[in-house]
Amino acid sequence: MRQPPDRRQPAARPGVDRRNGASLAMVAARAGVSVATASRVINGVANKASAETAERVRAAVADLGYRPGSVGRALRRQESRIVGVLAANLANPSMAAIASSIEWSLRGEGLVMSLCDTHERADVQDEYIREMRAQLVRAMIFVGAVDSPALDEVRADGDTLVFVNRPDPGDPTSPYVGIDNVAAGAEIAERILERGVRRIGVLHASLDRTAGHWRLLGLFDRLQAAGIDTASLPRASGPGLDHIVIGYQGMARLLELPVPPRVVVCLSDLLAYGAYRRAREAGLEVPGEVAFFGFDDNPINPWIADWLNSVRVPSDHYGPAIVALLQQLWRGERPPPLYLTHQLTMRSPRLPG
Amino acid sequence: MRQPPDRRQPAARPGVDRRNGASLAMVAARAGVSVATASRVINGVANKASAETAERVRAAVADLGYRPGSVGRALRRQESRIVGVLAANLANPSMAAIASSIEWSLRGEGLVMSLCDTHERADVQDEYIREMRAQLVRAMIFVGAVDSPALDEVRADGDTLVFVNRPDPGDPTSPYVGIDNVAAGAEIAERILERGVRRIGVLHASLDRTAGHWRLLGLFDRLQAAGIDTASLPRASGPGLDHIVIGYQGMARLLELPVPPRVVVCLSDLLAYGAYRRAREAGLEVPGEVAFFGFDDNPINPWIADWLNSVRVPSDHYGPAIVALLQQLWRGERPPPLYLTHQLTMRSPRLPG
DNA sequence: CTGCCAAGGGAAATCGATTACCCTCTTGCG
DNA sequence: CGCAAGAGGGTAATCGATTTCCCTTGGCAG
Repeated sequence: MRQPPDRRQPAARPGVDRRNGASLAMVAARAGVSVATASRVINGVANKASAETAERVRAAVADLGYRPGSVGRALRRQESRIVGVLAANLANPSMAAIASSIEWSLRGEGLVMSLCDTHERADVQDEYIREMRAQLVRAMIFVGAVDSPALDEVRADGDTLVFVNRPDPGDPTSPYVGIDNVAAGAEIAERILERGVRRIGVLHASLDRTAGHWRLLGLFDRLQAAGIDTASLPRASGPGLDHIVIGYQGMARLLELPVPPRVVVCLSDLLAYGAYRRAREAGLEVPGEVAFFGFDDNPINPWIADWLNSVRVPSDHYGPAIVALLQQLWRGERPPPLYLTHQLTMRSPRLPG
Repeated sequence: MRQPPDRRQPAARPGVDRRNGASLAMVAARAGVSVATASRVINGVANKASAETAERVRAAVADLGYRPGSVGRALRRQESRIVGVLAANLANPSMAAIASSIEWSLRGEGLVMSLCDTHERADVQDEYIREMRAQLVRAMIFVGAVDSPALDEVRADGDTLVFVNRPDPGDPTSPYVGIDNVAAGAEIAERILERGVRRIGVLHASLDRTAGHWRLLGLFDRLQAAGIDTASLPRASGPGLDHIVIGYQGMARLLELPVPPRVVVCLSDLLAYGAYRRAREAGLEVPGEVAFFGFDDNPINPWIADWLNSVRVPSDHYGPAIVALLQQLWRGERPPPLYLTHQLTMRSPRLPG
């Protein structure tokens, strides 16, 4: 970590001249005990040191400002204190917020987060999975996983995996934390139906195994139950990861229809932002002439996007929920999917149409 | 990493029964060479293996799907492939975007990001600094550092440190990457002055050694040069980290003044969002009756906040710039501050007042 | 023919912490 | 009194990869 790497001259005596603070050997030497005893005191192994010895070791630790090196420990235990978090798209503020929540909760457990952005690409995800494995991570958390060979490997090997917001594409029974996307979609349908609106449109990005897929399922199921032919509802989408642009372009297509929708359900807030812009450019009043529904409920919505009805994803609850799930997994349990409570905030309760 | 930790029964033969894929010993055995030779082939040490031997080793690597374990390597080299990124506040989308850019660039170098959120707290930052050190990180990148004892230690020890967007609070000559906040502040002043506006207000969060401090400096310097008494300009601030709320409350106070400002300079976009909301609640037209300036230029601004003039911080350029700086530092150079180009986007060119 | 150097490659030390195994005392109990 | 159990603590193996010494062989110049 220092600038002149200079590894030519290893330290003669144990730990002396170490760059990285004190080593266990130094602590042991200072306390006049063996490294074994020092290690046991530090790790609180009972019946292995007299009160007086333990005190000497603790004093040495304090004097030297010793902190156990994570690397040596990880090598011996074949397990580090790192938890890998693989997010599909950090540019999405919703995923960033979840990552932040995870980080904070892991810290409370003495764990460290290593954060990766897979950009929704299987090859990148695989590269990261292998690297996390090489780091002997204690668990891997996928905030939006994609199907990939290495994912199959680690699943088969019994590694501790948690899938957030998007179920394991390869095994629906894998541990899951997130909102109930199907129920949330149905809830939007409910709000629309009870207001009698029928000119409904949908905007989405890729639906391939994403949360959007389930959101749409819930929405359509409920609409269909009310006698609406969902197959004929106008929909628009687009390629890429930039939801805002997809929303803008998709809305443009919806507006070209002979009978444009009056209520547009966007499967993410970002899509709604882009769509909003397009609607305004078309001279439409929002939410007077066209209203929007979104998902995630970005915290800025109440401040500068009060036209957007959105399903609040409780980012802050993800970290604690995931940590709780991890602990169950480490105890050997096989916990059921953990659904966090979402809430649909109606900022424009009166819908046009 | 697996569920039954079960370390009681160590593998009898080297690497057999390993949970984590192949080890170097297995590769060496399969290729019929020593681990030393295998290691040298894998690391491309010249003149240490015949072409034929090298080929056998590479074949064994491919057969076994071997990947070097990062932990063993880190222990031996006293340096891991991890780079610690300590961000002051991940809830700020601007910092999250920078972290994302850093992550992507580090990946290009075969490095891994470990991301921490210090919440602007010295004690949390210290805890993370020590943990990163225990991980033998190759460098630490501070996206908004606060003054703290452990920071002084690592600086004194010559660890590789990079300060992003906020200079090292303890040593202004430490490596820096970010926009020129002073110049950006001055640029806003320039735009305001050339339109003849004099009823100027300022909203900011804590200024203590933050980027805001320098932004304000540049703004005031330029205003003062134009004969404006900056000391008497209305300003508002508030405690905490939630810039939106601070902006909302601060704007409330500005609007209570006998002569409320017509142009409000917010030292971050989030402050402007909160202030916008308050202005609208007061029945003011934005930007007709009161206009706003912000910093960071959140990517959503052009879509749903077209009333906001903002200084674009080129998040995407941070990663490459930081990696370039790191490489200079690792070569032993002492690079000067690296200023990224910012750009003030005027979305409401006509200012009220 | 001798000495030297380079190429090729192996044995073993090393990084730091954990832990199995062993040894030595006490102490308590039959 | 004898002996088992447990407290207290040291020695050394171990995790996986890197790297320092070595050793051997050939080739080539002197």
